Formats: sequence, structure tokens, C-alpha cells
Amino acid sequence: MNLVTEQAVTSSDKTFFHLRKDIVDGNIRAGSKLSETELANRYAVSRAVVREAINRLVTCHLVERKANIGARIVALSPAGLVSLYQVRESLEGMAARLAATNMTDKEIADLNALLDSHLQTVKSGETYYQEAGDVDFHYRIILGSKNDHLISMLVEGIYHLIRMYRVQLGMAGPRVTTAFDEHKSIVQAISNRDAELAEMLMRRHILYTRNSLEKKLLEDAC
Amino acid sequence: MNLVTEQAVTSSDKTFFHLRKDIVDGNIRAGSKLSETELANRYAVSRAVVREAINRLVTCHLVERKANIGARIVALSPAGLVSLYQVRESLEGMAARLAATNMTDKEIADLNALLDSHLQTVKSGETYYQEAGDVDFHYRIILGSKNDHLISMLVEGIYHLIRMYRVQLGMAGPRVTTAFDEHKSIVQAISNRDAELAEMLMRRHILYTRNSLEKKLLEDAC
DNA sequence: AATAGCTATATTGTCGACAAAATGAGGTAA
DNA sequence: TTACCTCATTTTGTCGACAATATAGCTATT
Repeated sequence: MNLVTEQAVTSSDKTFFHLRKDIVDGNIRAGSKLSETELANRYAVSRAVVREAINRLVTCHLVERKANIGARIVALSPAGLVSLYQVRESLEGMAARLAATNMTDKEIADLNALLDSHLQTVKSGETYYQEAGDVDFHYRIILGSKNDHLISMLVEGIYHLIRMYRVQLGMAGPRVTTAFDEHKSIVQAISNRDAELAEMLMRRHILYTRNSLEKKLLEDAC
Repeated sequence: MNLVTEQAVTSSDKTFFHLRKDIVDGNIRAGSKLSETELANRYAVSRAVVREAINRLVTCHLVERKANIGARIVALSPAGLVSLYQVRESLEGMAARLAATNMTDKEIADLNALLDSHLQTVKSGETYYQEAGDVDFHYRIILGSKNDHLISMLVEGIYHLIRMYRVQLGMAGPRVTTAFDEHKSIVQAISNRDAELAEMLMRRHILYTRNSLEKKLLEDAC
């Protein structure tokens, strides 16, 4: 599959994308069970198609399946957040390091343009919500690493679970502008082809995000 | 699924394990196509079972599938090796760091015992071939990290692809005893609870292994 | 002879039905 | 009341058949 523009060619693809969006956005609540027959009816496809879609959700770490029992959407927990963000810090830090070396000048220019467009959003006081895919800052840097295995592990692996935390816990307040500034300095490091700094800034940025989300998660629990 | 002792409960599990072994060991040659009907006949199961097994092999990065065309076993290439080992270095380095903190004293003792038993093998001049699973040094340290996402990405993700390179390219000569010594010093660092050193030694160890495999891969190509 | 288009064949994608396993309700015994 | 067993129901696992797509071989035309 083309990682940049994932396109639904098969019926199972459509079901997978649809389900994934519903899960990430919280339309189906975290922790709930996925019934194969029910989903087959809802999407008007066969159970085989639903089963395949669910298996792909398991690969994304969005769903857990037990043999002969069924599949449930993962629950958002502090422990899960910590272990996820430890891995994320390592992998995206590496992505930033590689991107500083491997992105083309044009890609870097486009990335700067993207940030400028984000700046408009931030100034207008909106929530700096990051859409999935190509409009997402982190997504661009991941692809910029040019390392196929890294891209696959992040994009097909944990990217959407990360988004799920981000979307469902929300992100607002002072963190928004701070995050934007951090993005800006990461791109600056990449523009300077300073791989080491890019990695360090990215790791810090992800750590701050994690702290912010952890706080949110503990507040919500009360 | 229990990551430590993966157990085949369903027919699809058995097929998956069997196929995975055949691929890693090279019984089915790298790069060749997987025919669903043929495999269904060979293993005496339905195509649905085979399809599910193949999808799981895709998750392991052992197989690539294109819609309406089919699935092929990945080819072993220098580029693939490099990108794989970049990721591996980062993730297993992290695993070693976390293991230095999170492994219990008993687990560390067991790990030392395991290395002693490996020493017998090395002394007797055998190839220090690492079996899959619990007898594997790296496997133990991965589990010792106690980070669920990390464990999942490594064990269900790239572990068996790494083994595939190791098994099919072979490993012999002076690298064998060198690798053993490196293992030994990593365990030493973990015993001392020196997380930083454990990570650095693991990263170096993986880098050396990569260099050795790269050389082998280029030789074989001639 | 080379290429384009067509047809027959083979392969993957999807479906509905049946088999096997888990769940839950109801009843019985301690 | 509680624990355990039984049986009906629900849900998942597996299967064979059909539909849709790709592949390969053949023919015709330049």
C-alpha cells in the first residue's frame, strides 16, 4: 500500500477506514466491544469483510482481539499513554534526525509553508487541531525520514492510536501556542540540517505533549 | 495474545506459525509468491484461514500484499537491512535501557544463566545459532523492558524479519564469539542497573551485527 | 516481426451457511 | 444464599461457492 495517500480499493479497505475514523474520533467509545454481525449489518457488508477490517485495527493497536471471544476497542489509560509515548519519543525522535538529512529542500520549504498556514489557525484562536495525514506536521516528518520500516511502524502502527489520545483528550489552553513554537524550532533545525538538534527538540516536544495529556487524563478520571 | 508463550488456539494460528517458520527458515524462498489456493491445499484448510494467516504475516513485515494481485514474501535487500536495523537499534537500545531499570533480580539471574548455557555452545565451536523465543537473548531483554507497546512492536512487528536475515545470511566466524562477549557486557550493565550504558552497548552490538550482515549480503550477491 | 486487442484461465475478493466455542439464564444441591 | 451444573442462545471460527479482477495466450492488423 502507498503510505502517503492511502486509498480504498477494496470493500474491506473502506470498512477499515470508516471504523478507524469512528474509533479515533470517539464515535464508538473506547473500551466497548465490536460485534462482527452488528458491524456487518451497519456497513452492509459480509462478516468476512468486517473480520478483515478488525484484524487491521488490531495491527494499529486500536483494537484487541481474543480468540473465540471477540474484539474490543482499547481503553485509554495512563499506563498505556506512558508506554506509547516512550516508544513514540524514540521513533519520532529518530524520524526527525533522519528527516534533517533526507528531506529534500522542496519538502522542507513545503513544511515551512504548512507551518505558516497553521500559524493563521493559531492566531485566530482556534484549537490547532491536527487533522490526519498530510496536513499533519508529525506525519510529514515521519515521511521525511525516508526509512520504510520506520514509516510503516509509525503510520500503520501507532500513528492513529496517538491521534486517538490527542483527539479524545483534546488539547487547548496555553499548550496550543507552545506546541506551535516547538514545531517551528524543529523545522528550523531541519532546515539547518542539524540532525542531532532536530532529534532532541522532537523528543522534548513529545515529552511535553505527553505530560500535558497525562494531566488531562488524570483530571478526566476525577 | 500472550506475548511470552504464543500458543496456537485456532486453526489460523497454526497456519500462521507454520508459514512464518517456513519463511524465516527459508523453506519458502524469499521473494516468491504465496498462492492462497495452493497453501490452502498444502495445509488442508480453507482459503479464509490462509488469508488470515497471510494478513498476519503482512503485519510482521514478512510478506507484502497488493489488492487483487496477491502476496509475496519480502526480498532480503541491503536497503531493507539498513532501514530495518536503524529501527532495531533505536528500539532495542530503548529496550535495554528500560530493562536495566525494570527487570527483576530473578530475571537478571536467569538471563545470566542463559548466557552461561550459551557459553557451552560457543566453546564447543557450534554456530551460536539463536532459536526463536525465550531462549533468545534479545527476546528476554525486550520482554524485560516491561513496555507493552515496545514489546508488541518488536515481537509481533519486526522480530521475525530480523531472525529471517540472521538465519538466511548465516552467522559464523569470529563474529560468533565477539557477539557473545557483547551480550555478556550488556547483561553486566543491566546487572549494575546502568541504564545508559546498557542502551549504548546494545546499540553498538546491533550496529556491529548489521555491518556483519551487510557484508554477508553483498558477498552473496556476487 | 511487433503490437494491440480479445478471450480463456487463474487468482483474489466477497458472500451466506454451517461448526465450534463462549455466554447467560434457570434450576438444583450444599 | 451460594456455588455449580445444564441447556438454550449468541458469537466467533471455518468452509465451499460465486463474483470481480488480473494474467497469459492467441489472433489480427500494421
